[in-house]
Parts: sequence; structure tokens; C-alpha cells
Amino acid sequence: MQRTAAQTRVLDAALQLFAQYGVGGTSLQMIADSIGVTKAAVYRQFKAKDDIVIAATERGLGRLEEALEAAEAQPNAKRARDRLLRAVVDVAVEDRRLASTLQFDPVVVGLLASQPPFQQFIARLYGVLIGEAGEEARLGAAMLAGAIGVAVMHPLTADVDDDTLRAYLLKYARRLIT
Amino acid sequence: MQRTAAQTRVLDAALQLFAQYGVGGTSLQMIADSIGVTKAAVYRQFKAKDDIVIAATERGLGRLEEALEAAEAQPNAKRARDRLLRAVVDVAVEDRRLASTLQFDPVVVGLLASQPPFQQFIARLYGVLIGEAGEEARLGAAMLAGAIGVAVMHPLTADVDDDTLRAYLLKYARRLIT
DNA sequence: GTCTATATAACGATAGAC
DNA sequence: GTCTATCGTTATATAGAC
Repeated sequence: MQRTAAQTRVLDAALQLFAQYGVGGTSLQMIADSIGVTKAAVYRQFKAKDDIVIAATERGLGRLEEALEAAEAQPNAKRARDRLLRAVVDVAVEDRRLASTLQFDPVVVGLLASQPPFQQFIARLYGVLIGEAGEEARLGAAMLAGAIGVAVMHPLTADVDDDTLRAYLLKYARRLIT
Repeated sequence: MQRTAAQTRVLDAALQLFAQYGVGGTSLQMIADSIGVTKAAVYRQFKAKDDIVIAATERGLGRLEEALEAAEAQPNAKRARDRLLRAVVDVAVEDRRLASTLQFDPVVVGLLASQPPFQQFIARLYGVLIGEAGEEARLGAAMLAGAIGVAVMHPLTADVDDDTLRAYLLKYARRLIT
């Protein structure tokens, strides 16, 4: 989806506020104030608050789309999984706060559950990461999702630089899904 | 803190709604309706919504208090850590949805950050789990927190029974902090 | 402890001028 | 694309009777 400059400004401000206050704790007034316009100007770009949440999520997950397609085209399952895992870690580290907002915010979770395209995307992601595997593999994947999402924004890791964080995450992540 | 029966009814209803809709998405009207009384009756028990959130969190973390004290009294650091880890996993599994609400809800996180007693409790918890260790141990602990919190409520693990979940969580958890 | 009723503020969202 | 002004709803919270 191609966004105008005004829409991009709204999304940038919204994502920052969502990460800090949660989606439910972020009002359109706060978004408008943060950009320096009125609420009406924001509504001109997105006709409802839900649309802002959805667009923000699309932008966040969009960065994984390319990596997912590449992984699905890779015939070697183990290699596909490893490359996708690397992409997931990259995105999470690069956008530390966004990662946990999208994964854990109750409003985002509830909204995404009602949007089939998102469910399908997530299903494809896990399909590559754990295949059609059994109980133990599913549990490992669930722990992996939480481990990455939380580790990148946890106070304990706030002073860890990106490269180090990436390296450790990959190392431990492989322990969880191998 | 000793609670009256009326206060307990409020907390029970609040926790269930918090887990389902998030704290920000749960109004006092919803809590009152769920109990079958009016808002005014709820305000009689807790003078503000924040107080309900704090009391609910206290009750959730209170179940770890005893285990934490026992662990701190244990001279063998490795054994102390393992016993505390077991208690954390037990509480998380037993109250699957509550665990992630308390850890990840933006409102809870923001509110707890302004309550020194909670910060101290969390610091004590991590103190036993990772000691005064370095970067890698801190990162392992952060991943561990996310892994447990997410795994117990993830759709991928919804059909895994408690005993199996506990066993797997302990097994993988030890891979993260050893 | 619970009720009715209300104060006050903020929310999401829209109309219409510029 | 942004503004002022406003609608209708819901939120937190309180006063006072029973």
C-alpha cells in the first residue's frame, strides 16, 4: 500500500505513541497534538482509529513479507527456517518497541484476530518456522515468539547494542526450535 | 493485604476482564455489570480504577512472594534459582491468561513503573534468577520472561495440558538461563 | 453495601468553511 | 489538507438516599 506524506506522518506519530502508551491509551487527540494538527486533519487521512492500527501493523509486518516469500521458495526446509528466523530477529531488533506493541497489545491482538489476511500471514510464518510439527515444536515456537518480542524491549537489554542483541537472539532462538 | 468479600468479587471480575480486553479496554461499568452491581458499588470498594489494577497485580505477584523468600534463604545459588524458576512456571501455567496481562499490558506496565515496591520485587526476582551476572545472562533472563509469559497463553499451546506445558517450559527455560 | 442521579471530562467521529 | 465547531457516547468519579 502506497501512503501519502501526510499518512506517513500520522503512522510515524501513532507508532511511537502506541509503543509508549498502548493503543487503548493513545487517543486521536494525542496523535494530532504530536504532529501539530487537529483531530479533523488526522481523520482526513484515516477514517477511523482502527484503520490507523491496521495500517501501522501492515507496515510493521510488511517488512517480513519479502523474507517470508523467499523462505517459502527455498526447497531446503531447514535453510528456509533459518533465513526466516534471521529476518524476524532483524526486524525485531531494528524496531525494538514496535515489535512488542504489535505482538502483545490487547487492542492489536483483538483487531488482528478479526482480520483474516493477518491470520493467514502469521500462519504462513509459523508454517516455515515449525512446519507441520507436533506439540513440542509448537511450544518451542510459542516460547520463541515471546522470547524475541520481549527481549528486544526488556529493561535488562536496553543497553545492549543491536549487533550483540541480534547475535545472542539468534543463538538462543536456535536452542528453542531445534 | 486482607480483602473483604466484596473486594474479592471486584478483583475476580476485573482480572477476567483485564485478561480478555486489556486494562485500557475494561471499564468500571463492565466490571460492575459482570458482578451484577452498579458502578457506585465498585467505587465503594476501590476509590479509583488504578487501585483495582494495583490490587489485582499484588494478588497475582503475591503468589510468588513466598517462593521468592524461600529462594533468597537458600544458600546454594543454583538450587535457589531452580526452585524459584519452578515456582514462576507453576504460577504462569496455573493462571495462563493472567500471566501475560500482568507482564505485557501497557497500562499495567506503566502503572507498575511508578510503584517502587513492584520494581523492588521484580529486581529481587531477577536477582535470584541471574545474580549479578553480565550481558549474556541478562539477555537470557529477558528472553526467559517473554518465553514463559507468551507460551502459556499462545494459541499454539491452547490445547496443551498443564502438566505437559509445565514440563516443557522448565526444560526449555533451563536452556535459556544455564 | 448498594442504589439513583449527576458532574465533568474525554473519547471517536462528522459537517462545513477556507 | 487543515481548520473551527459540534454531535453523540462513554469514561472516571462523586453526592446523597436507603
